[in-house]
Amino acid sequence: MARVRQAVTIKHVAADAGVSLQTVSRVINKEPNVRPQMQERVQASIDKLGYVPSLAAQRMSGSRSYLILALNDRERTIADWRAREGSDWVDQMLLGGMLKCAEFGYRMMFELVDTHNDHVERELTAAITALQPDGVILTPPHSDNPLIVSLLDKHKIPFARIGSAGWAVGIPLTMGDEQAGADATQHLIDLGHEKVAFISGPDEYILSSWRKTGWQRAMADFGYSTDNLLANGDFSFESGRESALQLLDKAARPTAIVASNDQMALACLEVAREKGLIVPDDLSVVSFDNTPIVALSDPPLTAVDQPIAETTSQAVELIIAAKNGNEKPDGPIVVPAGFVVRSSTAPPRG
Amino acid sequence: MARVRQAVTIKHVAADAGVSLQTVSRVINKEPNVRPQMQERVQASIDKLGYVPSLAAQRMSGSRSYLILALNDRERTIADWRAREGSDWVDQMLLGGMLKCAEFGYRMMFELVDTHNDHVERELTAAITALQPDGVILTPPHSDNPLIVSLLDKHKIPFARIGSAGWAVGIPLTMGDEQAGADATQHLIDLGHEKVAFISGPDEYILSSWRKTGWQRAMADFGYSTDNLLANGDFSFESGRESALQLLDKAARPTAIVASNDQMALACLEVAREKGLIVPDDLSVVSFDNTPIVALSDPPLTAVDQPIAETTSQAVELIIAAKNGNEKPDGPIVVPAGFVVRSSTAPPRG
DNA sequence: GTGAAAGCGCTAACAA
DNA sequence: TTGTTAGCGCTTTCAC
Repeated sequence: MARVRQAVTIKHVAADAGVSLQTVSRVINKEPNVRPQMQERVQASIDKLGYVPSLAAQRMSGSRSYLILALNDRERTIADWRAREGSDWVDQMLLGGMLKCAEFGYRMMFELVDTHNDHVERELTAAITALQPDGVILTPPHSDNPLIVSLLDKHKIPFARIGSAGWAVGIPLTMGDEQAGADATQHLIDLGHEKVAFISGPDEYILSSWRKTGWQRAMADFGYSTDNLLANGDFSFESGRESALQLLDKAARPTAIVASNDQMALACLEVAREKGLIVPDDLSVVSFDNTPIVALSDPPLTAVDQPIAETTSQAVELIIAAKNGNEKPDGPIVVPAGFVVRSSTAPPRG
Repeated sequence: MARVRQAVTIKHVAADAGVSLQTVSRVINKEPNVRPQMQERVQASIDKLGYVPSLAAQRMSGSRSYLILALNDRERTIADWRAREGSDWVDQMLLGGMLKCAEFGYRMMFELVDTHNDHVERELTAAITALQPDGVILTPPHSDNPLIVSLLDKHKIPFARIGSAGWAVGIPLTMGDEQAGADATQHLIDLGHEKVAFISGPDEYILSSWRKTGWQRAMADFGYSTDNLLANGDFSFESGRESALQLLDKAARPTAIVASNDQMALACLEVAREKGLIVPDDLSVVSFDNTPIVALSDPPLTAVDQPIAETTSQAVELIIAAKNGNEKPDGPIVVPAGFVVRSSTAPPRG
């Protein structure tokens, strides 16, 4: 396969415009110290010849790569894709990330990295060395993985940490998980519920504890006890089932449940059905995430809506700003979650 | 932001192993004409130093970029992402494409390109010039866009055409749409249906006509007429509603409908409900696509399952083979669709 | 089978 | 403000 070398290079443009390579380079990179007249002449040649700089060459010569790397957990992401359970986390990241990247002439690359594996370091170093990205976006649970975080810091690559509040290095962004947990609980309390149970996510995700704290805070604000109202899940449907069974088998069962993600909320629905409990009359259920499927469950779930696209978009913007030498924000960026009321919540019966 | 130049380069490895750059390069690229003993020595140094070649440098020096570009329709993809209707087409492409790429040391980049716009050419050229991908994967409707196809051909970049049978240039792959259309129809006929209606997709997608042909063939095989049983949709929910209304308002209404995608099938369910028709007793519905949401509809939809991941995976493999100088296959590759029976199909009442 | 030299397309640093 | 020079890290010649 004969490699077709770049058709139009900076040389062609320089020749066409009758200037040096450097001047063309300056125009491409919108550098100052170019007379408007020159800049116009060069731009005209660029347009005429349809010149586009080669990313590889730009990278090689020590400039930027115009690449931002989004890193997700390999195991969970592949499992989600295979299961086809309708999680659109990756899609929303791409939506927010790619569009924002495009605004700045950047591209977004998506990669999967193991969390648990002992060769995270090698794997990540390889990706960074091969790609030389200008920035990296970390998602949970990577965002708080000390190995990954310190590696990125060492490489001096600007990086965003979605779902983290770690302030020492990188740029943390959260979706206001604690407040969202409190809001969900408050919504149920407003409806008249006093026994609001909570199914947590795995400890590996820091946001699991934030969501739980939000629930506890809201309950405490109203003087309601949380005794026997907490079950520990791990985001899987099965753990949601177990948690629901555990909560609903009690003599004084809760009248409402907040589940830390969609699959566990759907599991609650299933268990309720098995037990002959009508949702929302006998049991209200609130879910975290608001992936597409929860609007189609029976009944459709009231849910906390995670602004993934918007958060990713801001992450890109902050990374590029950091790359341009701007200060990073004063504290963690919070992109507040939304709340969508559907039919799975109602006042408690009686 | 100080750029940290590559830590370990080919030079370091060469020095460490006491050989020339050339020999290291040969080892990296698994070229012949290296004594096993040399190769081992060099490999040891590579491992010791944790050397990873820079993609940019490899590309620069005329070798490959190890990048495969997957191109989707911008408008539709963004609309799907925004709508959050649970289509996981992109995810399945990434699943199949990224994993297969990784096997060969390649990476997959995902890009959006306008179909209708008159600057497709400029946009695509820019992407190709900037990225210099070793191959491109086209999806419908790009796969049959003459501008895109000829541009890629001109650039001598190996490219796969998913959902196309165009044999002149590129590597076409289909998911056996005609057969799938026939299978879906046959399933209904086997249940006892004679009046099986069909809602087509837009003409812009060639596979729309294939699916329709499959339906017509199956009906013809049994001597059933298709008169007044065809409605033209455009893959949107709204067009599905209109088509369903048109079909079900007839005096002698069909007892079953095959819809060319999920949204239109869901629309059929909604219209049936409005008309007081019980699915599947009064009306059977089969959907194309089998995205996650159709398992959660009421009732869950019987559906043709598109093997998107597998098709993308094969596309990657064929592109890399082509890049390596292998012949392309004798004819279009067919990755046959599956069929999932759920609760939306049953024998006709009475 | 191995090495030396040239150059890919671009930008940093310096000179004019 | 503009141009010149020297690489970036790698692979391609082409010698040896």
